[in-house]
Amino acid sequence: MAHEVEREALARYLEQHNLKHTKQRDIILTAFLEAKGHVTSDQLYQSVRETNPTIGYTTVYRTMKLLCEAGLAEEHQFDDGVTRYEIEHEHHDHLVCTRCGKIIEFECRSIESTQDRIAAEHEFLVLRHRHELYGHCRECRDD
Amino acid sequence: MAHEVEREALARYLEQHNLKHTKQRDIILTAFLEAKGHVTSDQLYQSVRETNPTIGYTTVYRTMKLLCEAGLAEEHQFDDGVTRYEIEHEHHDHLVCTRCGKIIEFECRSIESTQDRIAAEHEFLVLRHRHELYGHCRECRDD
DNA sequence: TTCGGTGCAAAAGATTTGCATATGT
DNA sequence: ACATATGCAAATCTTTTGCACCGAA
Repeated sequence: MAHEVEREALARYLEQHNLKHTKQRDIILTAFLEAKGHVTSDQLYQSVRETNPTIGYTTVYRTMKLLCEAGLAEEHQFDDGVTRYEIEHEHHDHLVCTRCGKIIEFECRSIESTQDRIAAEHEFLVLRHRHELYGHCRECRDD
Repeated sequence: MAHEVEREALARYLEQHNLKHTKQRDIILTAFLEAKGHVTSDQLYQSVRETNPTIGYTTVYRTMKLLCEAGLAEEHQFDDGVTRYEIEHEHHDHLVCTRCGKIIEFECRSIESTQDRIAAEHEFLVLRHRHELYGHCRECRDD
Protein backbone atom coordinates (compact mmCIF):
# COMPACT_ATOMS: atom_id res chain seq x y z
CA MET A 1 0.00 0.00 0.00
CA ALA A 2 1.28 3.44 -0.87
CA HIS A 3 2.00 6.36 1.44
CA GLU A 4 3.20 4.14 4.24
CA VAL A 5 5.04 6.88 6.07
CA GLU A 6 2.03 9.17 6.23
CA ARG A 7 -0.39 6.43 7.12
CA GLU A 8 1.79 5.42 9.99
CA ALA A 9 2.16 9.00 11.14
CA LEU A 10 -1.61 9.27 11.17
CA ALA A 11 -2.00 5.99 13.02
CA ARG A 12 0.50 7.15 15.62
CA TYR A 13 -1.29 10.46 16.05
CA LEU A 14 -4.67 8.80 16.42
CA GLU A 15 -3.38 6.39 19.00
CA GLN A 16 -1.65 9.07 21.03
CA HIS A 17 -4.79 11.13 21.13
CA ASN A 18 -7.24 8.34 21.78
CA LEU A 19 -8.90 8.80 18.46
CA LYS A 20 -10.18 6.10 16.23
CA HIS A 21 -8.71 4.79 13.05
CA THR A 22 -11.63 4.74 10.64
CA LYS A 23 -11.70 3.87 6.99
CA GLN A 24 -12.97 7.35 6.11
CA ARG A 25 -9.85 8.89 7.58
CA ASP A 26 -7.72 6.53 5.63
CA ILE A 27 -9.56 7.18 2.38
CA ILE A 28 -9.39 10.93 2.78
CA LEU A 29 -5.71 10.85 3.67
CA THR A 30 -5.02 8.81 0.56
CA ALA A 31 -7.04 11.10 -1.67
CA PHE A 32 -5.26 14.09 -0.21
CA LEU A 33 -1.81 12.62 -0.77
CA GLU A 34 -2.66 11.55 -4.29
CA ALA A 35 -3.86 15.02 -5.15
CA LYS A 36 -0.31 16.20 -4.46
CA GLY A 37 -1.19 19.38 -2.65
CA HIS A 38 -3.13 22.62 -3.07
CA VAL A 39 -6.55 20.96 -3.15
CA THR A 40 -9.74 22.58 -1.98
CA SER A 41 -12.17 20.79 0.30
CA ASP A 42 -14.52 20.48 -2.60
CA GLN A 43 -11.98 18.86 -4.91
CA LEU A 44 -11.17 16.44 -2.15
CA TYR A 45 -14.82 15.72 -1.53
CA GLN A 46 -15.43 15.07 -5.23
CA SER A 47 -12.45 12.80 -5.56
CA VAL A 48 -13.31 10.82 -2.45
CA ARG A 49 -16.89 10.48 -3.63
CA GLU A 50 -15.85 8.77 -6.85
CA THR A 51 -14.92 5.66 -4.98
CA ASN A 52 -16.85 6.21 -1.75
CA PRO A 53 -20.13 7.97 -2.45
CA THR A 54 -21.29 7.77 1.13
CA ILE A 55 -18.63 9.98 2.67
CA GLY A 56 -19.99 13.40 3.60
CA TYR A 57 -18.62 16.90 3.33
CA THR A 58 -18.50 17.13 7.07
CA THR A 59 -16.11 14.25 7.35
CA VAL A 60 -13.81 15.74 4.74
CA TYR A 61 -13.65 19.01 6.63
CA ARG A 62 -13.18 17.34 9.98
CA THR A 63 -10.55 14.99 8.67
CA MET A 64 -8.56 17.73 6.98
CA LYS A 65 -8.56 19.68 10.21
CA LEU A 66 -7.31 16.55 11.91
CA LEU A 67 -4.55 16.05 9.35
CA CYS A 68 -3.47 19.62 9.93
CA GLU A 69 -3.29 19.07 13.65
CA ALA A 70 -1.36 15.87 13.06
CA GLY A 71 1.14 17.84 11.02
CA LEU A 72 0.42 15.99 7.79
CA ALA A 73 -1.39 18.79 6.02
CA GLU A 74 -1.37 22.54 6.06
CA GLU A 75 -4.19 24.97 5.48
CA HIS A 76 -3.70 27.79 3.06
CA GLN A 77 -5.82 30.71 1.94
CA PHE A 78 -4.95 32.25 -1.37
CA ASP A 79 -6.57 35.42 -2.60
CA ASP A 80 -9.60 33.72 -4.10
CA GLY A 81 -10.88 33.13 -0.59
CA VAL A 82 -11.12 29.36 -0.84
CA THR A 83 -9.19 27.25 1.63
CA ARG A 84 -6.69 24.85 0.11
CA TYR A 85 -4.73 22.10 1.76
CA GLU A 86 -1.22 21.18 0.91
CA ILE A 87 1.08 18.46 2.02
CA GLU A 88 3.12 19.72 4.90
CA HIS A 89 6.78 19.89 3.93
CA GLU A 90 9.78 22.21 3.96
CA HIS A 91 8.61 25.81 4.10
CA HIS A 92 8.22 27.55 0.78
CA ASP A 93 6.34 30.31 -0.93
CA HIS A 94 4.10 30.50 -4.00
CA LEU A 95 3.74 31.89 -7.46
CA VAL A 96 0.04 31.83 -8.32
CA CYS A 97 -1.19 32.18 -11.89
CA THR A 98 -4.44 34.12 -11.83
CA ARG A 99 -5.38 32.87 -15.28
CA CYS A 100 -4.93 29.10 -15.20
CA GLY A 101 -4.70 28.70 -11.43
CA LYS A 102 -1.36 26.95 -11.53
CA ILE A 103 0.62 27.18 -8.31
CA ILE A 104 4.40 27.06 -8.41
CA GLU A 105 6.40 26.76 -5.23
CA PHE A 106 9.62 28.57 -4.53
CA GLU A 107 11.92 28.94 -1.65
CA CYS A 108 14.42 31.66 -0.98
CA ARG A 109 16.92 31.86 1.83
CA SER A 110 17.92 35.43 1.14
CA ILE A 111 14.37 36.70 1.46
CA GLU A 112 13.93 34.79 4.68
CA SER A 113 16.97 36.33 6.27
CA THR A 114 15.84 39.81 5.27
CA GLN A 115 12.49 39.02 6.83
CA ASP A 116 14.19 38.08 10.06
CA ARG A 117 16.02 41.36 10.08
CA ILE A 118 12.83 43.35 9.58
CA ALA A 119 11.05 41.41 12.29
CA ALA A 120 13.92 42.02 14.66
CA GLU A 121 13.74 45.76 14.00
CA HIS A 122 10.16 45.68 15.20
CA GLU A 123 10.98 43.31 18.07
CA PHE A 124 8.47 41.00 16.48
CA LEU A 125 8.55 37.23 16.98
CA VAL A 126 7.68 35.59 13.66
CA LEU A 127 5.93 32.25 13.88
CA ARG A 128 5.05 31.76 10.25
CA HIS A 129 4.75 33.74 7.10
CA ARG A 130 3.18 33.75 3.70
CA HIS A 131 4.60 35.19 0.59
CA GLU A 132 2.71 34.95 -2.65
CA LEU A 133 3.30 36.43 -6.05
CA TYR A 134 0.22 36.69 -8.24
CA GLY A 135 0.37 37.08 -11.99
CA HIS A 136 0.54 35.17 -15.25
CA CYS A 137 2.66 32.09 -15.78
CA ARG A 138 4.77 31.39 -18.84
CA GLU A 139 1.88 29.74 -20.68
CA CYS A 140 -0.65 32.42 -19.82
CA ARG A 141 1.23 35.66 -20.31
CA ASP A 142 0.41 37.65 -23.43
CA ASP A 143 3.71 39.24 -24.27
CA MET B 1 -14.35 69.25 6.01
CA ALA B 2 -11.65 66.65 6.42
CA HIS B 3 -10.26 64.27 3.81
CA GLU B 4 -10.61 66.80 1.04
CA VAL B 5 -8.16 65.04 -1.25
CA GLU B 6 -9.96 61.72 -1.10
CA ARG B 7 -13.41 63.21 -1.38
CA GLU B 8 -12.37 65.02 -4.48
CA ALA B 9 -10.79 61.90 -5.91
CA LEU B 10 -14.06 60.09 -5.36
CA ALA B 11 -16.07 62.93 -6.90
CA ARG B 12 -13.82 62.88 -9.92
CA TYR B 13 -14.14 59.13 -10.30
CA LEU B 14 -17.93 59.25 -10.01
CA GLU B 15 -18.17 61.98 -12.58
CA GLN B 16 -15.89 60.27 -15.04
CA HIS B 17 -17.89 57.08 -14.78
CA ASN B 18 -21.33 58.63 -14.84
CA LEU B 19 -22.08 57.51 -11.35
CA LYS B 20 -23.93 59.48 -8.75
CA HIS B 21 -22.60 61.27 -5.74
CA THR B 22 -24.79 60.09 -2.88
CA LYS B 23 -24.54 60.84 0.80
CA GLN B 24 -24.12 57.14 1.61
CA ARG B 25 -20.96 57.03 -0.46
CA ASP B 26 -19.67 60.08 1.29
CA ILE B 27 -20.47 58.73 4.73
CA ILE B 28 -18.85 55.37 4.05
CA LEU B 29 -15.74 56.97 2.57
CA THR B 30 -15.42 59.14 5.65
CA ALA B 31 -15.87 56.21 8.03
CA PHE B 32 -13.31 54.24 6.08
CA LEU B 33 -10.73 57.02 6.17
CA GLU B 34 -11.30 57.67 9.85
CA ALA B 35 -10.77 54.01 10.66
CA LYS B 36 -7.26 54.41 9.29
CA GLY B 37 -7.08 51.17 7.40
CA HIS B 38 -7.38 47.43 7.94
CA VAL B 39 -11.09 47.50 8.70
CA THR B 40 -13.50 44.69 7.98
CA SER B 41 -16.84 45.26 6.26
CA ASP B 42 -18.55 44.58 9.51
CA GLN B 43 -16.53 47.14 11.48
CA LEU B 44 -17.30 49.66 8.80
CA TYR B 45 -20.97 48.78 8.84
CA GLN B 46 -21.13 49.14 12.62
CA SER B 47 -19.33 52.45 12.62
CA VAL B 48 -21.48 53.86 9.85
CA ARG B 49 -24.61 52.68 11.61
CA GLU B 50 -23.80 54.69 14.73
CA THR B 51 -24.60 57.90 12.93
CA ASN B 52 -26.68 56.57 10.05
CA PRO B 53 -28.78 53.61 11.13
CA THR B 54 -30.53 53.29 7.81
CA ILE B 55 -27.50 52.38 5.73
CA GLY B 56 -27.51 48.72 4.79
CA TYR B 57 -24.79 46.10 4.59
CA THR B 58 -25.26 45.94 0.87
CA THR B 59 -24.34 49.56 0.42
CA VAL B 60 -21.21 49.16 2.50
CA TYR B 61 -20.07 46.24 0.38
CA ARG B 62 -20.93 47.96 -2.87
CA THR B 63 -19.30 51.19 -1.84
CA MET B 64 -16.09 49.52 -0.70
CA LYS B 65 -15.90 47.74 -4.02
CA LEU B 66 -16.35 51.09 -5.68
CA LEU B 67 -13.62 52.71 -3.59
CA CYS B 68 -11.30 49.89 -4.59
CA GLU B 69 -12.05 50.46 -8.23
CA ALA B 70 -11.51 54.16 -7.74
CA GLY B 71 -8.10 53.40 -6.29
CA LEU B 72 -8.90 54.82 -2.86
CA ALA B 73 -9.07 51.51 -1.02
CA GLU B 74 -7.53 48.12 -1.34
CA GLU B 75 -8.94 44.73 -0.44
CA HIS B 76 -6.88 42.41 1.68
CA GLN B 77 -7.36 38.90 2.98
CA PHE B 78 -5.33 37.91 5.98
CA ASP B 79 -5.23 34.39 7.34
CA ASP B 80 -8.37 34.71 9.42
CA GLY B 81 -10.36 34.63 6.19
CA VAL B 82 -12.12 37.95 6.69
CA THR B 83 -11.74 40.64 4.07
CA ARG B 84 -10.23 43.87 5.28
CA TYR B 85 -9.91 47.19 3.49
CA GLU B 86 -6.99 49.46 3.77
CA ILE B 87 -6.26 52.90 2.47
CA GLU B 88 -4.48 52.54 -0.82
CA HIS B 89 -0.93 53.88 -0.64
CA GLU B 90 2.63 52.96 -1.50
CA HIS B 91 2.99 49.20 -1.70
CA HIS B 92 4.05 47.53 1.51
CA ASP B 93 3.82 44.28 3.41
CA HIS B 94 2.57 43.32 6.84
CA LEU B 95 3.56 42.04 10.23
CA VAL B 96 0.43 40.63 11.85
CA CYS B 97 0.24 39.95 15.56
CA THR B 98 -1.87 36.85 16.10
CA ARG B 99 -2.47 37.76 19.73
CA CYS B 100 -3.64 41.36 19.75
CA GLY B 101 -4.40 41.67 16.06
CA LYS B 102 -2.11 44.63 15.53
CA ILE B 103 -0.94 45.09 11.96
CA ILE B 104 2.40 46.74 11.28
CA GLU B 105 3.38 47.72 7.78
CA PHE B 106 6.82 47.35 6.31
CA GLU B 107 8.41 47.84 2.99
CA CYS B 108 11.56 46.33 1.64
CA ARG B 109 13.25 47.03 -1.63
CA SER B 110 15.74 44.22 -1.38
CA ILE B 111 13.04 41.60 -1.01
CA GLU B 112 11.19 43.02 -3.96
CA SER B 113 14.16 42.77 -6.23
CA THR B 114 14.78 39.19 -5.18
CA GLN B 115 11.16 38.47 -5.95
CA ASP B 116 11.60 39.85 -9.42
CA ARG B 117 14.56 37.59 -9.96
CA ILE B 118 12.63 34.51 -8.87
CA ALA B 119 9.68 35.41 -11.05
CA ALA B 120 11.98 35.88 -14.01
CA GLU B 121 13.47 32.45 -13.47
CA HIS B 122 10.00 31.00 -13.88
CA GLU B 123 9.17 33.34 -16.76
CA PHE B 124 6.33 34.54 -14.59
CA LEU B 125 4.78 37.98 -14.93
CA VAL B 126 4.05 39.28 -11.44
CA LEU B 127 1.08 41.61 -11.12
CA ARG B 128 0.87 41.89 -7.36
CA HIS B 129 2.08 40.12 -4.31
CA ARG B 130 1.42 39.63 -0.66
CA HIS B 131 3.92 39.05 2.02
CA GLU B 132 2.85 38.64 5.60
CA LEU B 133 4.72 37.67 8.72
CA TYR B 134 2.53 36.27 11.49
CA GLY B 135 3.65 36.13 15.09
CA HIS B 136 3.71 38.09 18.33
CA CYS B 137 4.46 41.78 18.57
CA ARG B 138 6.71 43.40 21.14
CA GLU B 139 3.88 43.80 23.63
CA CYS B 140 2.53 40.31 23.19
CA ARG B 141 5.61 38.12 23.09
CA ASP B 142 6.36 36.11 26.21
CA ASP B 143 10.13 36.07 26.27
C1' DT C 1 -37.73 62.41 -16.31
C1' DT C 2 -34.40 59.19 -16.26
C1' DC C 3 -30.96 55.99 -14.71
C1' DG C 4 -28.29 54.71 -11.30
C1' DG C 5 -28.53 53.83 -6.07
C1' DT C 6 -30.45 52.02 -1.90
C1' DG C 7 -32.27 48.76 1.37
C1' DC C 8 -34.52 44.82 2.28
C1' DA C 9 -35.00 40.06 1.98
C1' DA C 10 -33.57 36.13 -0.13
C1' DA C 11 -29.81 33.55 -2.35
C1' DA C 12 -25.36 31.68 -2.55
C1' DG C 13 -21.04 29.57 -1.25
C1' DA C 14 -17.97 27.88 2.34
C1' DT C 15 -17.69 25.93 6.67
C1' DT C 16 -19.55 24.41 11.21
C1' DT C 17 -22.73 22.28 14.44
C1' DG C 18 -26.59 19.38 16.53
C1' DC C 19 -28.12 15.06 16.76
C1' DA C 20 -29.40 10.30 16.09
C1' DT C 21 -27.03 6.43 14.46
C1' DA C 22 -23.04 3.62 13.47
C1' DT C 23 -18.55 1.78 14.58
C1' DG C 24 -13.73 1.17 16.42
C1' DT C 25 -11.47 -0.43 20.65
C1' DA D 1 -20.32 -1.45 26.50
C1' DC D 2 -18.64 3.00 25.73
C1' DA D 3 -16.79 6.83 23.70
C1' DT D 4 -15.73 8.66 19.48
C1' DA D 5 -17.08 9.16 14.35
C1' DT D 6 -20.15 9.67 10.79
C1' DG D 7 -23.70 11.66 7.76
C1' DC D 8 -27.48 14.28 7.22
C1' DA D 9 -29.85 18.52 7.71
C1' DA D 10 -29.92 22.73 9.61
C1' DA D 11 -27.36 26.68 11.23
C1' DT D 12 -23.67 30.24 10.58
C1' DC D 13 -21.04 33.59 8.47
C1' DT D 14 -19.67 36.48 4.79
C1' DT D 15 -20.80 38.30 0.53
C1' DT D 16 -23.87 38.80 -3.54
C1' DT D 17 -28.25 39.39 -6.07
C1' DG D 18 -33.18 40.42 -7.34
C1' DC D 19 -36.35 43.75 -7.03
C1' DA D 20 -39.45 47.57 -5.83
C1' DC D 21 -38.77 52.09 -4.47
C1' DC D 22 -35.90 56.39 -4.04
C1' DG D 23 -33.21 60.25 -5.34
C1' DA D 24 -29.30 62.72 -7.95
C1' DA D 25 -28.56 64.91 -12.37
